[in-house]
Amino acid sequence: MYSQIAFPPSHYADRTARTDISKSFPPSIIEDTQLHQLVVFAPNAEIYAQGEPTSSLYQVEFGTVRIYRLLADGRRQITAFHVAGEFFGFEADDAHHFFAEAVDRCGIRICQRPLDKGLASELLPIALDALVRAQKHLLVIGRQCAGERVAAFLIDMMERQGDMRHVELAMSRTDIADYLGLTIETVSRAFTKFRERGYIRLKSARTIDIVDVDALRILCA
Amino acid sequence: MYSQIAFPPSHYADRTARTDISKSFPPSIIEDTQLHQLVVFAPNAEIYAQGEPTSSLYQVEFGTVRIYRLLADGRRQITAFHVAGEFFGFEADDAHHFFAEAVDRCGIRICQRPLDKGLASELLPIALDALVRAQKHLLVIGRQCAGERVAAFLIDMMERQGDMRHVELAMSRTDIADYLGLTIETVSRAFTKFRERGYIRLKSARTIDIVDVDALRILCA
DNA sequence: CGCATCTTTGATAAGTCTCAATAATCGTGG
DNA sequence: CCACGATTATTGAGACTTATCAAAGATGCG
Repeated sequence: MYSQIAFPPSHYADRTARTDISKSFPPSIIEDTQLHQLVVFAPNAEIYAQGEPTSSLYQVEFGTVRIYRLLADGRRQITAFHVAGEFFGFEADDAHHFFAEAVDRCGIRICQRPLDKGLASELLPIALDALVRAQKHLLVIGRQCAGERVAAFLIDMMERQGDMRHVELAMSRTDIADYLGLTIETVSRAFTKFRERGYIRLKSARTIDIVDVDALRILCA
Repeated sequence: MYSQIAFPPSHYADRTARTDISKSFPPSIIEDTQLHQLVVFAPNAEIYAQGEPTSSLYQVEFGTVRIYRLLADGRRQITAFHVAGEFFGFEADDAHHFFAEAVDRCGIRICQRPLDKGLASELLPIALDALVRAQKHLLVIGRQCAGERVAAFLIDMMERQGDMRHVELAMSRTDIADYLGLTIETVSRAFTKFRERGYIRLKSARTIDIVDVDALRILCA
């Protein structure tokens, strides 16, 4: 009798292992005052690791950051990408619950302000916004099929870049797959399908012209 | 040529439609002061709807609450369950982004405190905790298979009920499925598998004895 | 006790993953 | 500037997991 219920796959480590940062340069500190540092990270450099003590609030100056968690066997879920202007890295207790890495070369403002009531009231709307984003992403991952997920991702990136006719993706197909709970092959096939249907044009794998925004919007409901 | 990429299914409305609350009783107000109301909701009663103006902070006194979002075709994703003591319903802007419903009969303390700096510093850790929970759930839904998801759900419910040998589930298989991004059939088969393997005993569909916690823990990594 | 609802089980279909190979791109050094 | 190797992306075929459809069984409420 075949029960139809699968149990954990043997391993995934080859496909979604944590980025090897051995080749990346150490971050360089550009500015340094009592409360602020502007630090530049090379592509794939680690900003902080899960379990590290929380010390700071981070703000993206330029570039893109990925926040993720891992399973013991190497399966990875990227929970968020952050772009210029956005905050991340604040936690309720004294240890980071996630990893943060630079996707491309990026500048991060690291802020050491003590968590007083003033900061709390500034942080609360940011935290609530992050919560809404995460919960909306749960709907995408939990209830939408591959094509819908990729469409939702493209729409989101377009809106964050403020241009509904063109998108520049900082991240690889692997990052997109780990953000959407898919494999790189499935993500790639969705892009191909969009191209075949005339929704997008791929100037290169990461440089995309949007031909039919409405089609993408309808797709992700 | 078959592209391997699926597009949205025709409809799901029959399976995961929003709960029909036409039969439920109006909520009854038990206590009422300037800042506090204790309101009792019947099973499946709506606490607030997506789009409604936010007015309050909610705390569960007893019972279980589900928070969810819908797609246009009725697909539903439950983003969180809340049990006694937990807060929910605070939002960054002036409209609710989600629906909240009573799973079983439950008492909700509705609080009208103005959002000042004092409240913000109380709320921030709660919001951050909710954010961490949502992001951890993203990993479960995005990267774990059916058996792992159900195991993770059981472990979570056990820990929240403070008893590692027994769980009482307030919610139906439909709710569990919509929380885990599965179908009720798949959830049911996972329970059956756990029973066959001797991990759990089902006294009824919602009354569960845990025989082998470690097996469940290992399963969800 | 009976009916509606919820849950389980089975058979089949559909969607995504896996494995494999090819193609394109990027960075580096000649 | 081109050649080369390494990385990244695309495409194809087949396997596997979960969804769908259908029906039977259990549970709970009036």
